[in-house]
Parts: sequence; structure tokens; C-alpha cells
Amino acid sequence: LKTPLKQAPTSQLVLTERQPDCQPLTTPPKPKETPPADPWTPTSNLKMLISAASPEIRSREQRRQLSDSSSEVLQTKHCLQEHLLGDEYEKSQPSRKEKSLGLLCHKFLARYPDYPSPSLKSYICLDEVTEELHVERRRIYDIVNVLESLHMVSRLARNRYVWHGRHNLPQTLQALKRVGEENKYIQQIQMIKRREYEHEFDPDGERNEEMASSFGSSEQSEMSFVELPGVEFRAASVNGRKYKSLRVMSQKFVMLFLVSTPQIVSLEVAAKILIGEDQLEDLDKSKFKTKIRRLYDIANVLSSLKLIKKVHVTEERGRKPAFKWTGPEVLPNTQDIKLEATSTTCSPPISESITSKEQCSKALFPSKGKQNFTRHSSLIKLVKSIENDRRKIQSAPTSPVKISASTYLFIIFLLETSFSLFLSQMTAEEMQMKCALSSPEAVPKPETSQQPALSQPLGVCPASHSSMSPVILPHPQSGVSYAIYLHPSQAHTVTTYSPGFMLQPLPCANVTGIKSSNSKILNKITTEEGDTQRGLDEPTKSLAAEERPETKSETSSQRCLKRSQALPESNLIKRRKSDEESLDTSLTFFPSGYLIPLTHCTHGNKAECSTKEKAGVCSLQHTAYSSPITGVIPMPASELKTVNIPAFHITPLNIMLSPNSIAAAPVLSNSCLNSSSTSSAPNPSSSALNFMLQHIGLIPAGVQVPANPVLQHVPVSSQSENISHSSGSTNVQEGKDLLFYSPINENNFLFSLQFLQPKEPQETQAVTENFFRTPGGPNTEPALSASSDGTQRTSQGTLYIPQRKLEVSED
DNA sequence: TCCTCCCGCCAAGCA
DNA sequence: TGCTTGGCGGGAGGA
Repeated sequence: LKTPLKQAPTSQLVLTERQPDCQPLTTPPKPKETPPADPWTPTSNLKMLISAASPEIRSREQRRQLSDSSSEVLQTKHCLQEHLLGDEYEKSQPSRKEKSLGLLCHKFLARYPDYPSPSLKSYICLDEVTEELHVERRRIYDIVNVLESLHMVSRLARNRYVWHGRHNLPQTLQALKRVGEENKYIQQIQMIKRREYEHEFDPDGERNEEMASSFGSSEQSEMSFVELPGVEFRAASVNGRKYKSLRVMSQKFVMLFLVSTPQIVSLEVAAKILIGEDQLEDLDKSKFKTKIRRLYDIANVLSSLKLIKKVHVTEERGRKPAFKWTGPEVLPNTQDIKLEATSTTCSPPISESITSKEQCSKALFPSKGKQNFTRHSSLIKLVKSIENDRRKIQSAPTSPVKISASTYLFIIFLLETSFSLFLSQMTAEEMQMKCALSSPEAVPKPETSQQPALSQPLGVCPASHSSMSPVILPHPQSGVSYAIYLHPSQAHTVTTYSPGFMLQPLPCANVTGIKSSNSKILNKITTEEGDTQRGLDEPTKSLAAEERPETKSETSSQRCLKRSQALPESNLIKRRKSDEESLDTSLTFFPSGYLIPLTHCTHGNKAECSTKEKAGVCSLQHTAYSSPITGVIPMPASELKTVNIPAFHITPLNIMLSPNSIAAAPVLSNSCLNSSSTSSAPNPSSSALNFMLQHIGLIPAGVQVPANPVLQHVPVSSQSENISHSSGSTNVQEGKDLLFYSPINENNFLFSLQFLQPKEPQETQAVTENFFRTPGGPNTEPALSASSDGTQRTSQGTLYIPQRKLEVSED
């Protein structure tokens, strides 16, 4: 017996079939007709049986519509099963993976162009498709339904659909996003997450009832299919099944991504929301399972469309399947789309700005993804460094101090974000140039108008930058100072300091957080927003901070502030404990910032350190891993475990400044300089510093700013006085250790100086939080506001890293 | 063991 | 009445 040759795995074929340029692929050539069957001998019979078992043969038979022969095939199949051993027969069948809906969808999509010519309508005949793809009709419906939900196809008549491709996608996504917002999906997600969390502690609680009531109380009404003007919806069974249709489910699923930040949706949450809407009373397991099944179906199709990508969200309760939005970013208003839609210069016609960017980007950078980093050698080093550090973290034993690993991830995130921003700037520049060269009208105007601060070519430092004034933040006790490079034109803006802002304990970490307004940035972080507010009663309170000028956390922090102001220093321990309690009951967030350099003067005051080492304080500086290239200090869980510094011990001094006006670097003071200058160890932060300064255009590309005490004797300007005042009332200058820097959005970066302020053994007192901000551009709004008692809050938003550790891993 | 999702039954609805 | 469409859940492959 000859085992039939197994079909080559179709997955690879299909994947290669689907070219990146998304050109329409021709229908695969019809397989050659087989020669007439051999005489009916036992051997030939067997051969025929084997070949008949292959789907290709079967489908061919179907195409020939020989009912008699197909019955023969069935018969022969049956005979085959008898003749062949069970295993061999199974092997002759395509594997489960080869029959997956995702693969089928790939095949399906490969038949049609992404952007079909409007003049040439492509029609889809289901019979043909089922025939050519050798699948059951049922499966095609699954695909078509999802495509219909995105208005990529529309039903024309029985058995007949029209292929629209991606022309309608931007409008559809926009509409879906709007509807999703209207339906308050964010709140629902938050609510579900909160209930999940509560359920952990109250497993016997009447979750379903609560859930049902909460959904019932929301103004959510049963939602129908979101249609687009001009795209007619002609579902076969319109009324009865419409609301359960895969189409509607698919749209809702997409909405969840579009309204979420980050755009990661777990299947569980999606299923609950979808169930919650239509079948409140039947929130049982089987319904849930069914929804999950359908979501997998939808997700497979959306994945084939490259709109989502499967990830895994790891949190305390385990690993959950989730999906991440990888489709085009949906702009908040339709204006941009209309603008883009009028552009006729790109081919295929671009009706979405993101697509136009992608197109131009593709043309500019044929390589994909991170390979773009090859454009900048320092990026390679940095990425390698990140990888190394990441490996260290991953190989470190799991520590109960979860925060440290998460903090590390956060740092890595910020680092990557920073470079993404850098790349995006470069890309924007080059894209414009390239587009201008190829098609002058295609220059994305909105980009330039939106990002004036970034319009300067990177690496080319305007002459005025040479006159930037470093401002020193002295730090006598630790022997560390920080230099802040201020652009003279904007230095005056750093005058908003008020000593009253100074004393700022950290009772609630969202006080110190920053939320990036850039959802793309947030995509990179592995958090689940929403379930972060353990201490808050209402899920809406976990929304962006700007929406709630007065929150519980704020009042609590204000109370703490007053309390701390009233307390003498000897009571700091007490206060810290209360802060700790406050954190325990609410959340532990991490200081946000881009950790550039540690000050390298830990050996500058050995006596102090030896005392502190007993308390496990100083060891952070000694043992923190430092990437030789970047100066990034990852903080592995194991390390922080020994250090034993809870996150709330780190209080940042946050200074929000425009990227074109400020940079920061550590400067060693005399005492520190002496020791550090004798040290042969290279300063790991210098490359990062220079990179950053070049990055934000403060220094020309070739110029290197030494991260050494050259700047330390620069007289403190009036602005810096204000800044150094920030330590006047209390203990800013006693702190040291960390300088954080993070891009907030295109126009703002955040610098935060973090001080670990040892007051007593085992004490790391963090007391200071201060913000300064310069106008970052036309779109920036006041990011900070001072309340009457001197506390400050980020009004722009808060990026909070929840204590609950969440990781997203891609398959 | 659990995740993933194929498979096909069968009912609703249409021509 | 036959066909199309699609909701649904069992159960098996795969990790």
C-alpha cells in the first residue's frame, strides 16, 4: 500500500499567496484533469480510493457535478477507511489547522483586492467560492458576515455579494468608534473588570445579578447593525436573527477595541459585554462558552484582516486570551478622513490618513517593524540593551515584589516609546519629503500642522539651541545635582513654581502619574486600564484624571498634604506609614518617567551609604543593573526585593517641559565629582543623554554633551532658583538617585527627578513632588493645576501603572 | 487540562 | 417547497 502524499500545508502557501502589496491575486489555475481511470483492478482501485480521499479530488468531482461519481467517491471513501488503517486515513486528511477559519479567510481575501477599482465591481458568488476553496458554505458565511460588519462586502442578492474591499473601512471604524463611545463600552469594561476583581474576594457574591442590574441600569439599549450611508444592508434574515447576528457581534467586538485604551480586549470581557447586552438573564456558562466560540470565529477573520492580533494577558489570576488592535488608528473626528479622502494623489486612493502614512512608510521603509531601527545605530544598541535587560528580568526569580518587575517593564516601555516617538518624527519628516517628491499633493498636511514642535529636522540643531542654558538643581546632601537644559526662549515659562507645591506626600499614586494622550504609546504597555482603581468605588473614577478634577484620591492626598505639612519631620515615619496604608487600600502606582541615568556617585558618601545599606537603601544604587549603552536602570524583582523599597517611597519631582525647550541630565556635584571622576567606570548615561538631547533637537547630531560635571558650575539662573526653591521648604535637595524622563505626547516630555530620601535607617522618605511646565505647542493644554492648598494634579491625564501585574505576550 | 474552533444539525427566513 | 442563511453547541485537535 502506498500512503497518499500528504498535501503540502496550505498555511504557508496561503501566507505567501497573500502578498504584502495586497494586489489582487488571480484565481488559482484549475487543476489538470486526471487521466481516465485505470481498469478496475484491485491495485488501481486502491489508488483511486486514495486519490479520491483528497479534498482536491473530491472538489473536482463536485465541480464536474457528477452526482453518480460523487456517490462513488463516498463509496470509495468508505472503502478506503476500511482498507487503510485508521491512522493512515487520518493522515490523508488535511489537519485541523489547515482547515482553520483564519486560513480560509486568508484564502478568501486573497481572491479580492484590498482596494478594488470603483469602476469594476467585484462580485462574490458563494457557490464559486465554496467550490474553489473546497469548504462548506457555512464557513463562508462566517467570513462574509464579519466582512459585512466592516462593510467590506455587502449582500446583493441570494448567494451574491459585492466586494468593496477596504474602501469603507475608515468610515466604518469611525462610525463604530462613535457608537462604541455612545454605548459607554469603556464604562462597561471597567465595570466588568471591577466586578471580576471583587469576585475574587467574594466568590459567593451575587455577581450575575449585580452584573445584570448594572447592565440594565446603563442606558444601553439593544444595538442594531451599524450601517454606513450608501452601503445598503440586506441581510437575509433581517429581523429575528439580526441582533444575534455574527455581524453585530463583530461590530461590537471591534467597538471594544476602538474605545479601549490600550486597545487590548480579552475574550472574557468581550463575551461578557456581548452577553450582557442581549441576554442578561442567561448569564450562564453555556451562553458564555457559545459567545466565546463566536468571538473566536470573528477574531479569526479580523486577524486575517490584520485588524487584530492575538495576545495573552497575564494577570494575577492567570493567562487570558486577548486580542490587540493592530488596525488603523481611528481618528477622533471625521474631518481628517474627509481631508484625506479628497486626496487623489496616492494610489490606491487613500481614504484614511493612517493608510496613507502606511503606504508612504512602506515605500520609505520596505523592511518591516523593528527593522526600521537599523536606521539609527544607537537604536540597535539600545534595543539590544533592552533585550538583555529584559532577559535579566525574565530570568530573575519571581518575586513577591511585583511592582519592581512591572516598573522595569514600564521603564522599558518608556524607552521604547521614546524611540518610537523619535522614529515617528523621523518618519514623518522623511515621509513628507518622499511624498513631496513623488506626489506633492500627498504631503499629509494635518501632520505638520498638528506637530509644529516636531517639524524641525532631527539631528539638525537650530542655532538658537546652542544658547540653551543649563540650570542646575543642586543637591548638597547627596552630592548630586541635576542639570536642566532650558531653551532661553522658553526658560521664562518655568516660573510657575510655588513653594506651596512642594510638600507632597504620595498617598495615591495617580497623583504622580501621567497618562499619555497617545493611545499608541499606551498600546505598548501591558496594563489593563480600568481595574486599576482598587480603592475607588466607582469605575468611572478610573477614567482619565482630567475628567475628574476632584476625586477621592485627590482629597485624600490633600489631606495627606495638610497633615504632612503640619507634622514635624520626626513624624515622617508615621506619615509614611499612613501613606503606605493609603496605598495599600488604593493602589500602588509607579512613578512615571523615563529613567535615564542614575547618578553615579553612590560611592561618594560611603559613610552615609554604609548606614543606609544596613537599611537596604543604598543598595539600589550599588546593585541596580545599568545598561552600558543606555544608562537605563532596570530594576529586577530580585534586586528590589533586597532593596525593599516599595514604590511609594519614590516620589518624583515632575517637570513638564516642551521637548524643544528642555533636556535634563545629571550633574555631579563636587563631592560626587571627585569620586566619580576617579572612577574608571564609564558613565553609562552619557550616550542616552546625548541621544536624548539630539533627539529633541537641543544639540546637533554630532555634538556630545558630557554627562560629567562640566556644567555643574554654571550659575543658577533665576529659573533655576525657582526650581531649586522647590527644595527649599523641605527636602528636595536631600533626595537623589533617579532622573526620569518620558514623552507625554508629541509636544511634552516629562522629567521627573526622583528622590529617595533617607531620613532614618529603613526610611526612604519621599516628600517632594513638583511640576513645571512650558507650553509644548499649540495643542497642549495646561497640564497641571494647583489647588488652593498647594497640591498639584495632572489635569492632562494620568498614566497609571496598576499594581496588578499584567503582561501581554504575543503568540 | 484547558484552549481553540471545526463541524454540522437544524430552524428561520427567503424566493 | 426547496434553498439560503446562520444560531448554536458538541466534541476533538492542539498546546
